[in-house]
Amino acid sequence: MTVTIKDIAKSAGVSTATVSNVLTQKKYVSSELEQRVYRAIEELGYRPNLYARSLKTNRSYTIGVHVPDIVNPFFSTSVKTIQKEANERGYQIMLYDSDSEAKTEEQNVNSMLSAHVDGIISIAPRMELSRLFEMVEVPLVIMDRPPVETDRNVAFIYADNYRGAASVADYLVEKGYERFICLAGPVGLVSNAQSRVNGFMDTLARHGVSPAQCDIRHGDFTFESGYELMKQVLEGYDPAPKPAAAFVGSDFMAWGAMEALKEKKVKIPRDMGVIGYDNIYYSSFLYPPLTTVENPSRDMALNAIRLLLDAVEDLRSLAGISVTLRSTLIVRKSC
Amino acid sequence: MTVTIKDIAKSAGVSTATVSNVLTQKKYVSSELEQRVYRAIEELGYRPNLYARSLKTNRSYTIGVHVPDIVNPFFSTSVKTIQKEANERGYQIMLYDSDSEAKTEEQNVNSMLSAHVDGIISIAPRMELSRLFEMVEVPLVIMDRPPVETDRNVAFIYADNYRGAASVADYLVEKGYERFICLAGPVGLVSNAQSRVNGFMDTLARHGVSPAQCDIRHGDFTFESGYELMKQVLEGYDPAPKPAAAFVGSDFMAWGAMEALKEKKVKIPRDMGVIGYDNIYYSSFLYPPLTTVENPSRDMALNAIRLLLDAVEDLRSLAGISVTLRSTLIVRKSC
DNA sequence: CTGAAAGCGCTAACAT
DNA sequence: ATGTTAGCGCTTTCAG
Repeated sequence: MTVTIKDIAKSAGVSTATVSNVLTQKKYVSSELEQRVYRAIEELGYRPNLYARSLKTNRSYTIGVHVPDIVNPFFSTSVKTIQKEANERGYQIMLYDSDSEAKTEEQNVNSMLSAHVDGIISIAPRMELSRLFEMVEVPLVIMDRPPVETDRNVAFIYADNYRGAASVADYLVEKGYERFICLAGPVGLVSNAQSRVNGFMDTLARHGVSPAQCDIRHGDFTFESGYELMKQVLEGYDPAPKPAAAFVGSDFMAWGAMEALKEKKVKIPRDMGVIGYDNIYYSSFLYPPLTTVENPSRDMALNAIRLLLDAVEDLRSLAGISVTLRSTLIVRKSC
Repeated sequence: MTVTIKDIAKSAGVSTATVSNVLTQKKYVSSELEQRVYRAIEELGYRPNLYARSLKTNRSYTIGVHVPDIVNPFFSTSVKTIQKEANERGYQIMLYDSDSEAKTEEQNVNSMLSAHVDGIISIAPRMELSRLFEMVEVPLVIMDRPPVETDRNVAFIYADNYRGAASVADYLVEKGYERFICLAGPVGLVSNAQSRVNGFMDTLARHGVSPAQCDIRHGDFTFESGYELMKQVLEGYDPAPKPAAAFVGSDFMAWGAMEALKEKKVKIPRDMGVIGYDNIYYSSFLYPPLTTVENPSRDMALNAIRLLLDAVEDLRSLAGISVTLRSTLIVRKSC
């Protein structure tokens, strides 16, 4: 049947403690015995039972990762980064996809806790943070959501959406645009969407642009909503005398908006400029290649997992940590 | 500290066995005691320790899922489907991304085994199957790779790439095309790519098309390779007197090819028809919307996880099971 | 129907 | 430096 540490001990002619010691490398073992143990492990095809170890040490070497939607490249890229780094440091990841449902998210947190994960990374959580803090006692990193005050063992990794959007406004004004369209994301739910709108509008205002010069509409970050919103905008649109610039809440939405534009033969950027947000993998493939703002998923994810593992390994506390990364404009052809 | 079954027992005034019995629902317990146990659980905020349970029962209620690249929407869609169904049946998933490296894949399998997963789904494995079978003793489902003979507890879920590609050839001939281009995937590595080429070429031949009428080139399934290959093709291309049709190995490649076409002002489908393969989420958003072949990731994934969990729960053996799903043509605007 | 107790495989005092 | 052993939290015979 399954081969245990006892079998190894017997086969190598040592005690189980010695076997354990060579396995965990925490105590010195003579290389003589070490050799014998390794040979026995090899011969019998021994593989340590992580459950037994976890039961004893109260450490599982697995971390729970939550995403709203793994199909979204922003999230899958993050997960990939996390998974890779975790593996390198000897951890495994348990993946949970909430389908953007706060209720599912809460269930998932419960599952993670039952599984005794050593730590949790929650990406773009929808659920109430206070509730989340209440539930989770292990180290927790929240990614892609604005930091809030708390004395819990929680860190925030965030990209500065406000400034990212502000840089778009700066760029547009500098380029001489005088008419603006803002296709926003779901501002109630996801405050990133709100930050983007705010950064954009505030900065426009600072440049002396009146709110009347900006047509602002709300969608939900999807391709379809970008498409629909732009179709509405186009009903009364005339590129003369000067074209408008559209700042769109996400690259997916921008993509949809571009399709609506193409359908109506409105040339990009000649008749209307388009700028997205996120810089997902596909943005450079669009036609024309999309000018957008980088949402640094890889950087955020790397920060998140490193901080978390450091916390898990008691190298640091997460309390009060809040990393804000810059979100920078990437100029391509669409504006 | 952490609250255990003992605490519950004490608080409810019963034995630990009784608590366990109400938890596992395997033995009858009077509803009187049941109530008391549940109340105690509620009060003390008890959460069963899955490691202790696993150690005892040799069941972990987690399954390992391997993908070559979680960022690829074909794989992330599969993972999402698997995760959802698994959760509903009380299982969690451990995600492993090999970055398309056979070596990493093997390491991952080892990790899964150490973690004592109850079963494994390997999507599009690159590693040698015989080696994989040798390593894995738990139920195993291999998805998106052609079945091989084996008496192991292994099932295959596969989409009929050959017939999918054949239906493309049928469609093209029927539409009156007489010149063909085939931008293939990496045929050595991934035999799906080979099946697609074979299905296409064989069927063309059956329709009396000579190999000389088809310009066949090899890439690697990426956007970039589609772009490059099409650029090469275009060097000597003249749509007159009749346009050619390009069958491209994957939607990503087709996307790249379309960009090359647009750059050279070759109108799709007027000057050249384009057909992809996979029907990833984005294909309908391309311009023009891409005619392609559905690679049924959701169906495959659902089949995979259901079969696997049935096997894990000893409801069936996987040996000899091989499900082949149809891969059907989806006609949009590009051809 | 319920409780006592053994033991899953491992680690970490503690003893030698 | 190595061995002995208790016990992590749970399930599951086996008695009662």
